[in-house]
Amino acid sequence: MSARTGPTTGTTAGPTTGQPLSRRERLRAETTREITTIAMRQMAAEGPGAISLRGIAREMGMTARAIYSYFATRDDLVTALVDEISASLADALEKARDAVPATDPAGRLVAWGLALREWALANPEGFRLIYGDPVPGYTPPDDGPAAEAARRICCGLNRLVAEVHAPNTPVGGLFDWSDFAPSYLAKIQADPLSLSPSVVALALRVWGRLHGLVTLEIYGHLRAVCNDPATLYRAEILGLAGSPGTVPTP
Amino acid sequence: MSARTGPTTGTTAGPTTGQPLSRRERLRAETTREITTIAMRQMAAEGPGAISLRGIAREMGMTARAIYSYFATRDDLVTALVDEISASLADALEKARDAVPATDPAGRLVAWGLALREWALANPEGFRLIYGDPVPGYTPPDDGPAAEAARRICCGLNRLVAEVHAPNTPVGGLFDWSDFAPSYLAKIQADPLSLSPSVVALALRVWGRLHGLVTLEIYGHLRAVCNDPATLYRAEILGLAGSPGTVPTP
DNA sequence: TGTCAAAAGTACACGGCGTTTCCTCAACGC
DNA sequence: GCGTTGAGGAAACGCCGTGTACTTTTGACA
Repeated sequence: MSARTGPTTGTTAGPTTGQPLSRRERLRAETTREITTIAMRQMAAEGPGAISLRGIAREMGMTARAIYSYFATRDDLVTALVDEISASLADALEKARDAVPATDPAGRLVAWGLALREWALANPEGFRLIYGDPVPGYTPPDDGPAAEAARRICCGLNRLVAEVHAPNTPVGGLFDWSDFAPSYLAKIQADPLSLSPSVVALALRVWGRLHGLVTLEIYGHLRAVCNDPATLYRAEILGLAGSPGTVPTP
Repeated sequence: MSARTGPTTGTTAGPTTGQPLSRRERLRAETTREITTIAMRQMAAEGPGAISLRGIAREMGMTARAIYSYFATRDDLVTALVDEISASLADALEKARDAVPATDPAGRLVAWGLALREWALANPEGFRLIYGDPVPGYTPPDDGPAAEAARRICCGLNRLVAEVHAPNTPVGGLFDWSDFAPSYLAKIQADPLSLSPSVVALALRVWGRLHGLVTLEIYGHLRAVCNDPATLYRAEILGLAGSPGTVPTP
């Protein structure tokens, strides 16, 4: 029912047939694009909480009502933004990783980590939208493109860490498969590369390290302290690519 | 001028003399306390963005106007909350640290780190208020009790890291005093313990590691993955207390 | 070219928020 | 006791937001 009466969720393209887009559908896609673009700009300017259908409509020179032809509710719009931004992050990370030949696993991990910070600095509000406080009153769906992107990011890091560190690497603390969430295990074990619990735990710790410095920087807590967060971050990430957790001596 | 005409900022106590509080001032202090308590509860229930004078007044069975006798604007109320929460965190960290004898520097660092996570889990919305997205439309003052608490936290960690690791410990990356913000240096160098740039950089990296895992957990990104974040966190923190960045083998 | 459905405009209901103005009233200090 | 002071209520102002009937325009297609 909703698929017929309600507006589409924006990026779901085209008619049921596989024909090329008609003029109408092209216009629709363009307008949808414009809406999300402006929403991104609003978010970048005043934070995720500032996303509002009325504000977008004002900036587009349209009536608020018009937006409802494209997104049934504000939450649908936010979901579309989260989906797009999440995919953008996952793409950026995979692209950076793949720019380093597979014969250099440590280099791939370093590239992945550096790309995380660079993406976050280039899209600070996107980073906040994904990892920070959600928009007030918004509850994300627990599946959909955003969840898929989160899976790509998580599993991607798992593989990188697994390739850098030998299986059964001691990582401090004893971990068992039962330490992880079942739904996560299902995704992990679909991965062709066999992972050990220790490596998965290490990957989470690596994620935490990178996420911590990036978060501190994005939220401005490093700015008051450190002139050059990049050097700090690089020191941390180079430590990760060596033996597990070890900081190489200069 | 404002000190006479405007309402007080809440916790500034008493008359100019040192006399015991009068009945009026006692009632005032109690009401102020009730306001901040309810604000905390509101924040805990629906996030920092949900703090509203009207909501507090509703819950207190008063009109919105009454609040203005205690806090001139909503931002003043938020500032009072941030100040209180920041001090609470700094207190908790120092208390945990001091519960371990000074002869065990590594143990003190571990206690500090564990206390950080425990405080955050006990006060998740307080953690968000300090380290996450600020309340929409709120800009914190760059001095005051909150800044002082931030200084206590940062410098406290510096000292702990310095005590655990020998001076001039290689930490990966070459750091110089010029890599840090001048205002931060002024505070650091007032510290009796002499610190090296490398140690300060290492302390920031340690902060990032702890902050990363805690943030991921508080914002729910670890929950979908890991059954037992405590074990993960403990593994990370025990690694910190050993040689710099090294993960001890089990 | 005419019919139909989608898109967009108009107007509005409903609620929230911070803040202010005016006024009442009880408590305090003398 | 009594003027003064501060706490607090009532109501309003102005702004913002989401979402909803109803109506007009406009593109698609026969």
